[in-house]
Amino acid sequence: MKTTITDVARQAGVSIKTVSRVLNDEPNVAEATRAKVVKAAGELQYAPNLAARGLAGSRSYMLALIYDNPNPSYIAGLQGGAVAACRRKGYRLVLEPMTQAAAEAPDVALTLRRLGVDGVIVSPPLSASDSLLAALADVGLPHVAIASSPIGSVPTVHMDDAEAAHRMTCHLIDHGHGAIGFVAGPDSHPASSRRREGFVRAMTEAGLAVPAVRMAQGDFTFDSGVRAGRTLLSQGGDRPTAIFATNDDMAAGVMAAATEAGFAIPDDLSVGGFDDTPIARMIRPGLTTIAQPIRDMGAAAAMRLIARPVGDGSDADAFGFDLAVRGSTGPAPT
Amino acid sequence: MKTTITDVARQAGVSIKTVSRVLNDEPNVAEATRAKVVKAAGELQYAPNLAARGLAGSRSYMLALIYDNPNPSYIAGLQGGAVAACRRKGYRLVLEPMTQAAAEAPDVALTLRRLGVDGVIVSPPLSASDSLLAALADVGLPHVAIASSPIGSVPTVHMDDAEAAHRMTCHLIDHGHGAIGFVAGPDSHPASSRRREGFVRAMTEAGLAVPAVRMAQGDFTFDSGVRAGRTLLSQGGDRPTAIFATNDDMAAGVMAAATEAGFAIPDDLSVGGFDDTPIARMIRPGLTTIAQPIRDMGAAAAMRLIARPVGDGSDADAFGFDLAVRGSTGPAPT
DNA sequence: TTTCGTGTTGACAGCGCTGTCAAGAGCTTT
DNA sequence: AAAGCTCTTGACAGCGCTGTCAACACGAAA
Repeated sequence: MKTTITDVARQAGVSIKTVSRVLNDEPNVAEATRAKVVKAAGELQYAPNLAARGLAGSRSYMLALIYDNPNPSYIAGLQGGAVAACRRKGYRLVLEPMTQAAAEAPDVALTLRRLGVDGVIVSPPLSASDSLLAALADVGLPHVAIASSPIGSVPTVHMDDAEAAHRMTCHLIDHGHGAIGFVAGPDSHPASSRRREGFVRAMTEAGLAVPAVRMAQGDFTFDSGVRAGRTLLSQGGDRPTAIFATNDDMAAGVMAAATEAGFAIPDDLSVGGFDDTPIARMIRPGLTTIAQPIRDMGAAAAMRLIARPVGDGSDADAFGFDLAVRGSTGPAPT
Repeated sequence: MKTTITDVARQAGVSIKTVSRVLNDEPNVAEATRAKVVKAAGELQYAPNLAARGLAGSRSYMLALIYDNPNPSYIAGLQGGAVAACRRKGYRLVLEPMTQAAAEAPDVALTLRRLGVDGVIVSPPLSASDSLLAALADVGLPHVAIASSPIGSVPTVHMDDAEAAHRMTCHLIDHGHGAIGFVAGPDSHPASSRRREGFVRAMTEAGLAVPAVRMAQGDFTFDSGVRAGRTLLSQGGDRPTAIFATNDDMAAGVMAAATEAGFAIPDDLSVGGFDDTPIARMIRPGLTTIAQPIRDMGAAAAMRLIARPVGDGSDADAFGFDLAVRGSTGPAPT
């Protein structure tokens, strides 16, 4: 038999409403009364029924995380941060993986409403889907997007991908590299273009050329990195001395391709990645990459939803990043 | 304004109870009536309030996944399968990461009850915690464990780690290896000993020795694999010609250590892993490893909880595995 | 003294659904 | 024709909690 609020009220000798007040940290409860209730609740091992609470209070104490990210360590980080934040506030996190197609289908709104959550966290690349965001706004579901730049009118938690790419590129340039290859991610991913922007800006600022022949297209997979690496390195004397692949999997692919072609890293070729996923530490040499505070971003997103700020519908939390320098980058060969 | 069951009932011209019956696929509803209700619900974009449903029906339509696994791709697989199964049945999956310490704390039971879920999926290594399982049974929370062998009295979804390790070892032996090194996982992980058992059995069956000097201890991290690899390979002429590391991260570490020491893989040394995580395809050569049907196991676990089987409290779902042969294993050097 | 404000408490009405039970309709069986 | 089925439907009472509102005690202000 589950203990209910009524049991606690009886045990403490007060009304159920008073118990409710104590449990919800409402003001105007005498200290002595509060203590009695806390004691009774403890003795009875009372756990409030969340369904009842949700029904009565019209809040479900649930947040959903919508994602479609093939990168497990990225979503794991997001989840970890979000769950931690939720837990601190008595919320729960429910998972809602979703393909791009599903996110743009006309019935997403219904599907999401059916979840019955208080808010949803939309992670990239889905956070770039205007139709998803519109659907969310349509059904009045509070939401926050995690993205690579602030999104108009939608609360956003973001990290500046362009700035990070700029930093990585400067790191390479500072080491004397001039012929730098670039492996882009898929266009469907908004972060891809942001990273390209940062790269191009840094190159331009340094007065370096960005010939099309040094720009390769990848799709964030290891295999696409291998292909891009082979292409980029098969240019004879004019080959790049450094390659910036815009995620770690592709960078690992580039490194594999380079090794296969007989180039030593970092002596003959420097390689930069992006994301600082576990693989960056598991390949030799270690991969120089951009570390994002993913956990913190997940936590921040959850907090935004839980706190329900008043009046500000479009502000954004900006997060920084770190350049994790490992062995894959070094001075340009002379 | 959210539409309620009352709105649908009015629109369809029936009672709310009839709407409820249709929504829950209860028997004894005239086909014509059912159609009317379905039509009305569709027109109104009706989504049942889960809190109310939970309160009235004493089911929350939520399952929790308890985990403490540092391996993102493992839990991602589990989650993916579980979520998919949940979704098919109108359930939601809530995340409950938990440290080993938290899982053994005296108040887990309360914490879990507080979640208000209908059942919980316990993944390894937490599924080895008797106190957690006992606490779950204590508060009457239905649960299923995902483990490396059936657990007495607890419904279990498992894959035979010993058998898988046996298979990997045989693969190595079949390639002519006799001096095979072994890198164990942490003892806290039940899969560790199962994998060791399988290894030892295969060696014994083949009449091969298992000297202590070829058994190394790791902790499932890349770094521990590097250390184990160095130790195992620093034995001069008596070094192993193959090393079976019991997870992919450690195997990658062993490969890094081997390369660093000047051994070519697989010509000088064969390396086997376990889990078939993404990294197995991202290192060169590709890692021969054991592929577990993690997604399917996650789905099976969820289904067990949703179906609420009658009368059988201790049966188990057994899953098979695959030996994914890649380039890291080859004939023993002559 | 009376009036007023402030802090504290409880009674009570739902929140939106499902479970129980009974009633009515349309059969078949005696 | 009466009795007994089965199928279909609806009335109604909660599930356990929170929100609203009223009641009361007490001290401060008039």
